[in-house]
Amino acid sequence: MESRVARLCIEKGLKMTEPRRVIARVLSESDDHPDVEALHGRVRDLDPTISIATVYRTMKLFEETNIVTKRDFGDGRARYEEILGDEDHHHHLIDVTTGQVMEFHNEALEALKIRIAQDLGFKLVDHHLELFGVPLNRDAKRDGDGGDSGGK
Amino acid sequence: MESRVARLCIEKGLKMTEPRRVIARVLSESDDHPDVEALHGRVRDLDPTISIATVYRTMKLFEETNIVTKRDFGDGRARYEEILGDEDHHHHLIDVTTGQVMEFHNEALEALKIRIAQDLGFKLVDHHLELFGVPLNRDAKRDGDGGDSGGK
DNA sequence: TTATCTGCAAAGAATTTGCGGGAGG
DNA sequence: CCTCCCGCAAATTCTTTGCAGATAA
Repeated sequence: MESRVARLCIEKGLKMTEPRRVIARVLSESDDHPDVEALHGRVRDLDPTISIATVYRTMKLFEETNIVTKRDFGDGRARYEEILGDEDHHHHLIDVTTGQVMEFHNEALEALKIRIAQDLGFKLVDHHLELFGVPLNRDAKRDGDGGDSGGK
Repeated sequence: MESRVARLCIEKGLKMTEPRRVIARVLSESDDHPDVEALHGRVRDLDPTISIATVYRTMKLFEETNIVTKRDFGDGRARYEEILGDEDHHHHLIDVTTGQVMEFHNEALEALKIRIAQDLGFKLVDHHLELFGVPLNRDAKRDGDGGDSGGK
C-alpha cells in the first residue's frame, strides 16, 4: 500500500516512479530530521540501486511541491522533514550538549509570529525557529554531579 | 582607533593581526548580513592582500569566540552578523518576493522562548527565528484588487 | 509512444586545510 | 625568539547536471 507521502505525490500529479515510491516511504516512516546522506542510506536498504543523485533530485522536487521542508541546524547539510499540516506546525529545540533535536509546538508562539509579521506589513508564509539549550539537570541539584555547566 | 569588534578581540585575548583588524572594522561598519564573499569584497577595498581563506578562518574564530553569529537564510551560504548584546537580540523577516531581510525585536517573543525552553527542561543559550512573508499590499484593499484575506 | 526520470560520473559551489614564509607579543 | 597567522593552491564536502538508456502514463 502506498505510503502517506506517496499518496501526496499522486494527489499532486507527480509521476510515481519506483525510486520516488521508495523515497516517499522512507520519508513517511522517518520521524527525525535526516540529511540526504542518511536518507540515501535508508533508501538503499530498500533498494540498493537508487543513487544519491536521485535522492537529491527527489528532495528538491518534494520541496518545490510542498511535501517536505528543508531545515538547517547549523552543520553544513540540509535536513528534511515531512510537512504534516498546519496543525502540526512545530519547532526545534537542539540540546547543544548532545546535538539531540526535539520538537515542540506552542499556540501562543504561532499566534505571536503571525501578529509580528502583520505588524511589519507582511503575511506570514513560512517560519523557522530553533532554540539551542543546555539541560537544566534537575537531578544535579540532588546528587551534586552537575558536570558540564558550560555552554557551547 | 580600534573598531568595536577589534576591541572585543583584544578583550578576549585574540592576537590582533592586520587582517583581523581590517575584518573587525568591516564587521563593525556592516549593519546587514553579508556572506563571506561580500565580506571579502569589503575587506579587499581596505587591504587587497587579504585572502578569502583568511576571512573564512577569521569568521570561524569570531564565531567560536562569540563575536559574531552565523545565519542561514535559505540560500546555500553562511551569513554573519555581529553580536551586540542581549538587549539587541533580534530576528529576521525575509520578504520572499524580494529576498530583502528586515530585523525586528519583540519582548513578548523573547520571554516566550525562554519559557518554552524552560518547560522542556532546558536553559536557552541561543535561538534563531526567521519569518518568511509576502507584503500585505495595503493598497490592494482600496482598489479591490487582490483580496487575499488570509487563507494560507 | 513520448515526455520524464534515473544512474553514473564529472562539474560546481562553498568551505577547509597543508605548507613555508611572515608577523605579533 | 617562538608561536601563531597568512596567502596560496589543492583538497573536502555538499549539491547539481549532462548524457544515454530506462520507465511511467
